[in-house]
Amino acid sequence: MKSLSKEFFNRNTVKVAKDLLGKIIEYDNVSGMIVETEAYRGYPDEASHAAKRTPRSAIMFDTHGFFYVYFVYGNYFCLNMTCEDGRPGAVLVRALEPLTGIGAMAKRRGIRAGNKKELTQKQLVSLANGPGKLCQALGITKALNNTAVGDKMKVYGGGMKQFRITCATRVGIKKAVQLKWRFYIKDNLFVSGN
DNA sequence: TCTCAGATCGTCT
DNA sequence: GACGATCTGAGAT
Repeated sequence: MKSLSKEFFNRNTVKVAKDLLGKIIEYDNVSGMIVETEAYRGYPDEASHAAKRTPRSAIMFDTHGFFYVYFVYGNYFCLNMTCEDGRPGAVLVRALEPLTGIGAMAKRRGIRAGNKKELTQKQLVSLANGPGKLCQALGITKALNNTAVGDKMKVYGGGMKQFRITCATRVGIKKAVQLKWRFYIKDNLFVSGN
């Protein structure tokens, strides 16, 4: 399966975030479907790495169609894909639905099947239902940072399904949480078109 | 040198 | 559901 073209990412970041839902990520013999994304488009989203150019975040200002992987809280990595020329932007992949290589994912995540030797539905969901979790499950590290989409990791088209999309491009995560918007945008389809 | 973080997990209520 | 501990590295000063 051919990976998404670089031009797919050279569009409005919010649109890319929306279109990434339902796409398949394949890396290191495991794969999963993207079920939650978050768009970051720089100022005025003050909580975004794209709000300010630093050596780390420069990739969001200079490229589209590249992976931006950063380390957070001393424990976890977060996977982003850079977007649109002309302004800083990236889409954070927040959750995956595991498809293949589930055993490998469970091993990496330290999740063990019970007596029935099969993961429960709850365990299956918890494999990659968070930005840090999915990186752990797929074995994503900074080695993927600054590589082109399709180079080491493939992202290709799956059927579009209706999934939750969160986007804090207007107010930033911190303010969104302060204003309790996070709740709202998690339970409803919320897309800022700015 | 210091602060704090786009998360996760375990514990407590 | 709320809250604290985790503990490395990027960015600020």
